[in-house]
Amino acid sequence: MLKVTLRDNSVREVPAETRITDILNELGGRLKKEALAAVVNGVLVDLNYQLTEDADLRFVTFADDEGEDVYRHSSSHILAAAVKRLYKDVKLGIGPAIKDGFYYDFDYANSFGPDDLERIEAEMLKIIKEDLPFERFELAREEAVNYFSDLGEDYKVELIRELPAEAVISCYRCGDFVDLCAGPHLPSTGKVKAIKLLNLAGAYWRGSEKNPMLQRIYGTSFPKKSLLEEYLKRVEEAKKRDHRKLGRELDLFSIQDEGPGFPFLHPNGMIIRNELENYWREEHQKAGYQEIKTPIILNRALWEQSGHWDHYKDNMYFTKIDDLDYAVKPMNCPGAMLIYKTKMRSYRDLPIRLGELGLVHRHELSGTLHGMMRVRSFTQDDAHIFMLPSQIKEEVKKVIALTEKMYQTFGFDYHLELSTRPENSMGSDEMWEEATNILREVLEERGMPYVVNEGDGAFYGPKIDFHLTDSIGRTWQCGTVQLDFQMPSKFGLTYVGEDGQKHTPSALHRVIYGSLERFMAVLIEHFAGAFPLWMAPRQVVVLPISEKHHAYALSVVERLQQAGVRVEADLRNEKVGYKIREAQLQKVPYMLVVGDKEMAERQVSVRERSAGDLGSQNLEAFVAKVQEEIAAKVR
RNA sequence: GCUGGUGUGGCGCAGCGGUAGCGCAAUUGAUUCGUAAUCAAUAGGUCAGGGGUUCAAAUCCCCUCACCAGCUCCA
Repeated sequence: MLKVTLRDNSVREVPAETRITDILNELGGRLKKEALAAVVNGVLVDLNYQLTEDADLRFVTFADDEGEDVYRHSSSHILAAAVKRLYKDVKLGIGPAIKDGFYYDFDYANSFGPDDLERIEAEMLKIIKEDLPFERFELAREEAVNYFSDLGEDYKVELIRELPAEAVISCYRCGDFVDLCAGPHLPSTGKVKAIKLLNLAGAYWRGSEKNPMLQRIYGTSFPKKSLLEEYLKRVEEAKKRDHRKLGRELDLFSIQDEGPGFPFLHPNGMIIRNELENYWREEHQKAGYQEIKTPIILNRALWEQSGHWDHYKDNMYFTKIDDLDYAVKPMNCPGAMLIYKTKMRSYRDLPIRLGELGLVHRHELSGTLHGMMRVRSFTQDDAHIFMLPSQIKEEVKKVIALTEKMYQTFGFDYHLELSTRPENSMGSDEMWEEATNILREVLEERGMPYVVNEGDGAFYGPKIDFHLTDSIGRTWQCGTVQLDFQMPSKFGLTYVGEDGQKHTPSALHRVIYGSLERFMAVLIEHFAGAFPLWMAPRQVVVLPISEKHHAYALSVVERLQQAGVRVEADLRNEKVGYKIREAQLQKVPYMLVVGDKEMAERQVSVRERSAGDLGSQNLEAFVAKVQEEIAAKVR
């Protein structure tokens, strides 16, 4: 007999080779209905799994991350089975569960269109109705290779060949469909209650553009129809926050055919941008930074010296001046290096923190452009910190602290990534190792969780990145701290040490917003266009009830303008309801309704965009309140 | 850059072989009104650009450009 310990610590005795489903049947209840898979001694397995030793047993439902994964993974097999039934000569790529759904990659000579998706979805519903069991079986390596080569599944064969020698090669059968798969899976296709194919896209085999492009079909599935509907609704809602849509509606910016990837900032957008810059200058001054500005175009020799010519050429724009080669800067670092070099520096001067709101241009591939999130010209809130090697750690910490402080002002959620040495990079392994270790130590000392992004560092050094999330959950790199042991020596930067000798300083490149354009985009989506008072393009709008209140309305505007508030009166010949609706759609934080009553007592009737009507108050009291809220940057 | 899709007045959409409509916005007039849309009239489009098929093209075909989703790449 085997001892099985359940989650509630109760222990059951069962004969060896008992299937988990049998235990589940005995337990009955809701769990019997909802269990999708199980965790046996820490390993995720099918419900069909047979116990061979004493076990800690935990059931997994859709509410668990593992359960959701199994559910979506099985859904992707249903997708592949349907495609195999409907189309001849399709080769299978991979089909994993992903956040909010699943996909499967196919190699097929003809291309799938939207009509195909409908056909495939219909076939999937059939397969679900057939309630086919998922059956696991294992093959020896050679058998597996033969099996899948006979089927013509070249990609699967490639995968099998690369599995480690000791790996168990498992397959799952679902009706006539067999797939190489580690599992586990749902007991049968009937468990899937709601499924929908979402879209179609190309994807390179194994993520490399050197490989053939497969056709990827995305979908999602849920154990209840209502959950699927909720999900689709959520996606719809999220689309309303899209910065490209809000950018147009709130008249913040535009991108036009005349300059793909080169955004135009409209007056409203410029207000937000300026507020961001003001706040940035304020904080950087407090943190001991000095501000510089370096040219946008610099000559070829400089870019050769910096290594950009060798390592970054494909992303750069070039021009000729008097027959000499020049490049438009893709980064601000060389400029900062040149300013450092303009005079002798003493160890007593270090650290020197040179900040620059620098406009850079990069030739990004056309397919990657995305509103203001991904553009070809953007302003980095850059800074280069030159310091003694002994100051590195402290400076990295300070940068991280400043980043966290500023992000907190906006209330962002973010995650951190540590990026290590890429291919095609400069410097020795020891240098990279040392630099990477310093960054890692800072993260660990601060107890900040992070993921390692292997091989994703800059060509001159490793980096810590701050990633922010957009309205539909995609993440975008914004802040970054990059350690650089290369540029200072390439540019011959020195400082005079205590010993009277020249030494090479260490350098840190860092941005906090990342790019003002991207940061603004994230900001728009984060607040769904309802910016905190301090950033709002129009902070207050005054709404007179009829023409006889216009003069008073204008006097209210004047008073607020004096107080430094961005305010306008809506004098159009419309009802208050109409003006309110308009101001509400424009997400103006405060609306002041003024009529006979307010005019008589120098009051304003305050309406806040989310709280609604707040009643009347003295104009002076309102002015004071608004000033306070702006100064405190209340979210 | 690659794969698939889309491109019709400022915005959101309909029309999908017989030469363009709707709603909102805009303009003008009337209305002078108390917390998310007052009524009426008017104006606005070489249907992304170029080429082709046809008696006839917004509609079918080809090329280019831009955008959207994803892949690759990045702040």
